Amino acid sequence: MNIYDISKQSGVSIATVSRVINNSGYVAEKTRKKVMDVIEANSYMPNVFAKGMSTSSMKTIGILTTNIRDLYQAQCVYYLEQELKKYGYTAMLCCTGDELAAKKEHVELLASRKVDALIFIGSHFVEKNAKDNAYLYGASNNVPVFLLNGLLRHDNIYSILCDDETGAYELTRICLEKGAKDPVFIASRDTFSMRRKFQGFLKACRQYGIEKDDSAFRVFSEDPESLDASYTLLFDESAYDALICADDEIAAVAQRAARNHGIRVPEDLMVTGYNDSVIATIASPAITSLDNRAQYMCTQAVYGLTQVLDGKEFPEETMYSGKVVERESTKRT
Amino acid sequence: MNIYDISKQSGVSIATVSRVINNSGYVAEKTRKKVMDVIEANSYMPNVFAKGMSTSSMKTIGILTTNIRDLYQAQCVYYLEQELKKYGYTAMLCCTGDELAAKKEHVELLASRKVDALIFIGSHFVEKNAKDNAYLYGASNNVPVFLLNGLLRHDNIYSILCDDETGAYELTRICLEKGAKDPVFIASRDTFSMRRKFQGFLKACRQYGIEKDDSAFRVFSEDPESLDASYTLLFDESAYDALICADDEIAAVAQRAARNHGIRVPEDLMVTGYNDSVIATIASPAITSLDNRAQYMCTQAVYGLTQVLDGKEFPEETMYSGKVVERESTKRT
DNA sequence: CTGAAAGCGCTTACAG
DNA sequence: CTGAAAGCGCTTACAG
Repeated sequence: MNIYDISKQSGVSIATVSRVINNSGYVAEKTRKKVMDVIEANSYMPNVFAKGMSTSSMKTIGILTTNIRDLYQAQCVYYLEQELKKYGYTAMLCCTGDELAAKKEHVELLASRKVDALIFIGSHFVEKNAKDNAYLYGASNNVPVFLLNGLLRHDNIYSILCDDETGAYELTRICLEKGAKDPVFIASRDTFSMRRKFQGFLKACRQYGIEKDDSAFRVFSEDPESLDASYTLLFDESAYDALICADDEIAAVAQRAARNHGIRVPEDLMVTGYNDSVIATIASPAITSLDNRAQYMCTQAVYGLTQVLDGKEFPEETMYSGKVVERESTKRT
Repeated sequence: MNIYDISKQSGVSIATVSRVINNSGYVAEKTRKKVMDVIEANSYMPNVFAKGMSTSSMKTIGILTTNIRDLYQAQCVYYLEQELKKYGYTAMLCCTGDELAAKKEHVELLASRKVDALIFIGSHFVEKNAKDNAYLYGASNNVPVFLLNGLLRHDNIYSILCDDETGAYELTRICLEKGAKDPVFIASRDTFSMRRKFQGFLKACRQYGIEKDDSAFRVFSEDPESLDASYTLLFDESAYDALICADDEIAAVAQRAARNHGIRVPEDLMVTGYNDSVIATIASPAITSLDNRAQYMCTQAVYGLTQVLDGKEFPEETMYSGKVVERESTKRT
């Protein structure tokens, strides 16, 4: 069943059938109804490939994530897909991992699939070495690029991100206000976004007259074996009384490591996470975290995308504030 | 840049260019090289739409998940995407939610996008009411359907699943062997797959001479507010000494509820999860769980899919065994 | 308001 | 081993 069949059965030309399908141009109400009836009777669906061939679009958006198993990234994919379908778009998903080469390959793959736009989830795509971001600029030459939780200034690249510096600042401030004197910052990777959080951490420390430098930025791998050793070293090194963690998972693991070392949370040690995921809720004690409003971010991205694809304006940069969610891990009375 | 440009620049017909691109038919080595050089010099990529139009395929697979935010489902998506790209396929992702109507819509959406096959993640797609599975049968008329953790007998539907009955049986047996006398089974939904786990639970109980009936099957909603009340009721009702939970998340929450009621895990109450996710590892005490080998399942599914799309044989049903991972939540000495 | 016709960029029998 | 040509199923100026 194709447009010719519909044309024959309804006694009009294929041009007219096309017009009623796409609601384009003028079609007499009578004609439209006649055609619609035939279409419905046959539950006809236009062939996407043919349509794509003439319009150069299949209404498909490429979503790139370094790791969909990460709760935060999965959440973003969820919200993005949710929004995209409202506008008739379909999501093509790529999990790239952290290797630059793989990221490039996936961008090319999606380009070859002729997606209408690209959405990158997470700061993991913005490389520390500025030159390594060329692949993003390259991508933006073909299609609009949306960067979630990342910031890059370039034509056709749109960045939408939570103000993580302020977020981390507030989490740190809460601990300091409750009496912590010696906080430390823990991340699993050294990225642009982590550095921004660390800036917030430093700012709060400065404000409370606590001297901290780059040595307070710790990168602990996610490998479970080396992790134990890392924490042993950390706790031996100094009696830290607050762990500002770059995400909830790190916080949960850190909290457990502390307990294994006989350190009580929050009595001896306060712990904060980031992203406000289920892990923060489920952990015990439940972990104070920062809700960075992933849903808002994703909704904005998809809205922006429809605007840009419509040839309308959209700000190149959107930064919005997150929200602290206090829980037991920082409750000290 | 299209196939005509390549044809002109290399001085051969478009038919020959097409043959070298697709490695089809006979092409003289000399000709092939000449054409390849031109293709690479221009970094030419065939237009997918045109290709799709003539071959009726874009090498795209539809993946359906009810909820990508669920750790287990996210994990499956990860492994599936990983495998699919090895074979040159791209993943189109749909998050359907639990409503039957939405599931149907998404199946149609993917059909309209002309995907080559459909992969359904999780038993959430196999409805309890047999009639409601018609949409799956319908889908299988157009493309091969792969059902992960679900079982449905129908032409062009391939089921791949872990033996959850035995899995739940073994988890229950561990608790009983360690002295539990009064276990109860907790799920968040009443699905086909949950029922299979429950059968395993009952089997273990019978074997240990413990009488249990349908009243031992509890469905607790995921809504945090009603949840607290549910657990209060549960713990008031009887001094259960083992909670066999249908997944790790439920187990983690149950464990916390127990602690809030002054019940110690594992001393007073043993707890088991399912899926062996990070949550089981991170929880404290760490939770005994069942590794249902999601990666194996996904690898099999993608392999099966390539076989079927190649016109080869693949078993309609594959059931494999899971693996118990014992942790602190059942450690009683 | 409607239709004839060109064009989108491939693949694939078929002929040679 | 290679090429001419039909065909895939749409959209969209253009003419009327």
